[in-house]
This record gives sequence, C-alpha cells and structure tokens, in this order.
Amino acid sequence: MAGTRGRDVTDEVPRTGRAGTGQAGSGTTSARRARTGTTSTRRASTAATQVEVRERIVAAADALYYARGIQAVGMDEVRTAAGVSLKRLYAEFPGKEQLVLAVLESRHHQWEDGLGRAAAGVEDPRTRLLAIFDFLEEWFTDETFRGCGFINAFGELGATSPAVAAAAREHKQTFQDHVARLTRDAGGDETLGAQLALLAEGAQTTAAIAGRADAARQARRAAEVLIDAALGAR
Amino acid sequence: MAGTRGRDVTDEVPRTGRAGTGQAGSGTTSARRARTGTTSTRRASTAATQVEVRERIVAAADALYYARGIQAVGMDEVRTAAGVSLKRLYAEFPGKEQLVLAVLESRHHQWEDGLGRAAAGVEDPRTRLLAIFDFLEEWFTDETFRGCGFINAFGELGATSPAVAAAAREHKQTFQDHVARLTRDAGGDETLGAQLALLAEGAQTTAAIAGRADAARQARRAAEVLIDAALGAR
DNA sequence: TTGCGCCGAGAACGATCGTTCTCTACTGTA
DNA sequence: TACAGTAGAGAACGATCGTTCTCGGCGCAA
Repeated sequence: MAGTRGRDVTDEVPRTGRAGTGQAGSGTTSARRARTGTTSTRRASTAATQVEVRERIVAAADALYYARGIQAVGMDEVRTAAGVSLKRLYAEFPGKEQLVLAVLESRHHQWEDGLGRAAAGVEDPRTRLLAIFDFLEEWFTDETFRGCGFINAFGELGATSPAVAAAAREHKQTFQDHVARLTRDAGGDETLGAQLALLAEGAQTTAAIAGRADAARQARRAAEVLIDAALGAR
Repeated sequence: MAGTRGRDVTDEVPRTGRAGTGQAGSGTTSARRARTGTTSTRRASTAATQVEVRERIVAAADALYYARGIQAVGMDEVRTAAGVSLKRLYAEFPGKEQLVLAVLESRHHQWEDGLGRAAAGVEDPRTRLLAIFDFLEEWFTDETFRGCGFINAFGELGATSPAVAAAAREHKQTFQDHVARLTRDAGGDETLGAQLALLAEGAQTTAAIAGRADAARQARRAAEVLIDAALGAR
C-alpha cells in the first residue's frame, strides 16, 4: 500500500548490477528505504521521494559514468538505469552538466567518508597518516576500480567544462588539505604533506592504467621512508 | 616550382597557432621542409609527401586532442587544421581510432626523446635520475600543459577502446622501465624505481589539475630523500 | 462521477559527428 | 589537343545525443 504503483516499480530499479559506486569501502546503496512514516501528508511524501529519486539518479549516473566514461553515457541510459522518466530527470537536473557535477559532488563525499573511516580509531598519528594508503589499496582491489573519477573527468571534460575542471581542482585541494592536517598531527610540515599527497596521486593513476593494485603498498613504503626522514627515525 | 599547386597550398597549413604539441622540450614541427631533391621521380615524390602529410595530420590532431580532449574534436576540424582533404585523411587513417593511436604513438616518442635529452650528458647516476623531475618541471611550466596525454586519453576512452587503454598502459610501462634502469645505474633496486615513478605520476596529475607546477620540485625533493635512504647517505 | 492536473512513456527535433559519395578541376601523357 | 586518372571541396547520409513536446492514463477533489 505504500505509495503509488508507479513509485513501487521505480523503487526496485536495477542498480546497474554492482554494489556501491566503485569507491572503496563505500557500500552506499543510496536508497535507504526509510520513508518518513508511511506517506504522511502529500507534500512531505513528495519531498521524500524527490530526495530519493535524486539520489537514485546520481547513483545510477555515477556507476555508468565511472565505468564507461561520461561522454559515452547518454541521458537516456541514465534514465533507464535510474528508473525515472526523462521528464523527471530533467526536472531534477536542468542539463547533463548539472548531473555530472552532482555525481562528482556525491563521489567527493564518498571519498571523504572513506578517508574519515580509514583514519577513525587509529590512535598513532603516523599510522593514521599511513592509513590513507591502506584505504587506497582497498579501493584499488575493488573489481570496478577504474582510477580516480575526478582525474578521469578532468581528462575528459576539463578543457571544455570549467565547472568540471573546478570540481576536480577542489576535490584534489581538499585531499591535500586532509593530508596536510594529518601530517601536522604527526609533527611534519607542509612539504611532507605535499609529498605524501603526490605519492597517493601517483598510486591512483598507476593502479588504474597499469592495473597494479600493489601501487598502494609501494606508495605506503615510500611514505614511511619520507615520514621517518622528516620526523627523525623512531 | 616544387610540387604541384595543390600541394603547395596544403604545405603552408596553419599549425594551429602553437609551437610543438605541448610536450616539454619537444619543439617538433614535424614538417621538415626537406624534400628529396626537387621532385625526383613521381613515385618518390608521392611517398615523400605522404609521410609529410601523415606527420602534419598527426601533429594537428595531437595539438587539438591534447588541448580540448579527443571526443571534443571532430575529424573535420583535424582536416581543417592539417590542411588536407577528408578523403586524404581517411586514406591515411581508416578511422578516428587509428588516428588517435597514431597521435598517442607520436606523443610517446616525443616523451621518450625528452626523457633521453634530459638524461643526456649527465654523468652522475643519481643526478641523472633526478633529471627526470627537472624535465617534468620544464614541461609543467609550458603554457599549453594540460596533464599527461595518456592519462587523459585513458580517462576518456580507456573504458570503451581497448586499444587506447593498451597504448596508455604500454606508455606507462616503458616509463617505469626507464626509471628502473636509471635507478639500477644509481645502485638502487626496483622498489626504489617504482616509488620514484609513483612520484613522477603524482606530480603530473597534481600539476595538471591543481595547476601547481611546483609539484615537480616537491617530487624531486621527495625523490632525493627516497634515493638517499635507499642508497645510504652520501 | 466528472473534471483537473500531474506524471510516465516515448516520439520528435535539432545539432553534431564519423564516414562515404559526388562533382569538378587539374595534371601528366600520347 | 584529347583523355585518363587523381585529388580536393564539400554535400550527403546514417547514427547518436541532449533536450523538448505530445499523448494517454491515473489520482484526487468536488
């Protein structure tokens, strides 16, 4: 009895066959199946499903874009995968670029969540810093891994879409800030932070293109050397 | 006198306004203006201009693809920039993918030439190893720099074109081999080589997306630390 | 029950792109 | 000079894509 028939149909939409969106340790299935009450007032119900629909669209688009490239996926395919009408899709996102930006924003949040989880509960600042590379390794071994979505998007659209280029730049900047903060906690300076960030970036492209998931472990070992050299042997 | 009228027209084609193809220290203007004699036999002349036309097409396509992305540039635009007819273009390259692969191959050779020049004449193996990062810095400061063309191509087409993905993989592999060789010359093992390669890769994406050309210098400093730690202080 | 408004399904439209085809002009040769 | 062959210019074609429009059905209020 919950909702209309049409909504039930779109609720059990295919999630493009994979769990999560290909980001490590995410497992976000976006649809939380937690309606506010049953339907409450019409207005509240509409708002709830709007959020749900938006999330579903973004999740479907993210999986498709990440797996095949942005320009290789048409709006119609996103529509099918998300199980919404084209009209609804364009009601949520006025154009493809807005959808792409929403996907990147979602991916950014997943990335930050993953980083936070990797650091959570780790007491030693040095180990917390190195946990970044453990997180990367977990991500690289995901079978859907195909590199950093922001690097890919930048290479594909960075030259034609300033908004996409800016999104990639901001994502990388917040990562550098994150590493810098952890480095400071461990007693290192910003130079060390920048160098560790370089290792992480290099590991991502190497793992993606060369298909070498052990790039994370190589990067971790290099990071240990750099940290110990900067902080003095332990 | 030299050549036919039609050929002269296509000879002085616009080189898309830039010198080289955006790769550091290249300065390859592809067209060498060195005809074998004047026209010699008809057959030899045709062969000479064929090579020239091919190079011109590849150079024009490379500049356009690198600056704006591959999918954003149509065959017609390549045709105009190269100053050849569509028929001629398709006579040289049966399809766009073949042209893309030829561009990547050309870019790979330029990259190897640049690396070789950077190492040439440097006696000390350690300094020769570090010269990689000087080469990167020079490249990053080029105003047309927009990241590694192979990383960009992989992000854009790696999922849909196995040939492009393979080209990127091979390019990165030869780079790792190159670094490994120089590392061995300096007395280091393959672990060190892999780590230095990670730094170089990370510097490329960081310089491209964050626009920080100093990533090369940061990577160089990190490389020094890693080298000294692996080889013992000097 | 009747009318109203909303929404999904999908056709339609205009633009672009890769690729092919046609037409024309020109070159070299007998 | 007449002719055969070639190459350039660009029209044409089929496919795809982003976006909009139309149609038909359903839920809801009076």
